[in-house]
Amino acid sequence: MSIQHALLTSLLEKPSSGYELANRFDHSIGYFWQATHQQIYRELARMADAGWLLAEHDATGTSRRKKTYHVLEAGRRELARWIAEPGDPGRSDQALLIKLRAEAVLGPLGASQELHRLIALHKTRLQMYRDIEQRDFPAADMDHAQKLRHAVLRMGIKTEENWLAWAKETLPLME
Amino acid sequence: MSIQHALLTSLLEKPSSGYELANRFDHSIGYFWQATHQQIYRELARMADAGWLLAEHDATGTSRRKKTYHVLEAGRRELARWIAEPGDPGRSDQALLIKLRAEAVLGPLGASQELHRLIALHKTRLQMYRDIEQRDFPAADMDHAQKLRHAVLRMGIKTEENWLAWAKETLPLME
DNA sequence: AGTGCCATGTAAATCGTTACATGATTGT
DNA sequence: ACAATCATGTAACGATTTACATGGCACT
Repeated sequence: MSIQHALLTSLLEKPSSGYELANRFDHSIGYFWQATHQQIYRELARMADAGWLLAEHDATGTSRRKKTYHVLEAGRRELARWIAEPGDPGRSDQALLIKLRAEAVLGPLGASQELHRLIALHKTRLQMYRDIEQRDFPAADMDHAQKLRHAVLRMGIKTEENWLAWAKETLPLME
Repeated sequence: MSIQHALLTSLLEKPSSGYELANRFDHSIGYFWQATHQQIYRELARMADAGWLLAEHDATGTSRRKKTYHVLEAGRRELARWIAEPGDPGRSDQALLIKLRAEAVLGPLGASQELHRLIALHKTRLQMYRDIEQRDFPAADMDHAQKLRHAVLRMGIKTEENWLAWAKETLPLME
């Protein structure tokens, strides 16, 4: 849904062609988001239609295949709007990472509120997992099957703890 | 792709209707996988067609709406086959969790190999992130924008470290 | 009689994946 | 001349999401 915003951020960092973005997505942002080149070309075309991007045709000699996309003011506004927007739970963790990168280029625009919101959400979820752990997984007397199910829950707990530890580290960076 | 195997596992734990599964997916497995009821109904119908499931029509009085699905031998075989299968990178972390739950019901069928494979994969990825950190993010002299980009990378690093810590905890459970 | 939850489904629109296709540029 | 890589796109298919639709059952 917000592959567009990831692309906008990437283009703000450096104006590029679709091909370059497809390769760039193997680095940095691409560690969290993967996108095929068709997805990228489609979204670039749409954003150009919407007036968020300008396609600069590199007319080198006879051919003018390569297009370098630049973010226009409307694109900047859209990205700024999105940063402040709550974002749906489930994908908002990944979205926050893009929001941080976007703020690195655009300056502070409300991502810290998103961070606070997500901290509350993850604290609630962690507490819920811990309650389940206490209820369903006594320290002793677990058979093998139960230990396996416990391991699955442990992953959930550790993931939440880890996320919160990262948030604590990251919070001071955002005013 | 393997919403089917998540459903098979859930149905082995307890034969259920589509509606019950849709709600159950808000608990346990549903902490990691979310699926809409249409997805669930579609896959249940397919798996029943394929002979993996039997739909028991609860004919209470005049109406026979509710169907309780039971896993058939072919379904058990398919799940066993899938547990041993490598699984595509990207979704294989989540898949492993389902494989653990599946083995809790079916007994050991090769998930430990998957765990070893993923440990190697995560170690490689962690090393790559750490290399990037050393190359691009010196301990001192970072401006605000760079600190934000560093925070994004830190999330990647911490996620890998956390995953590996979990794997170390979990390894002894699997022969 | 009405509200809310149980229970299943169809249909349309959008998104994502895979395959196919084309041609330019760069280096050997 | 040839291969590799740069660069963009169309088409088909399948999956997912969202909206719509239906009706039973339980409780008050």
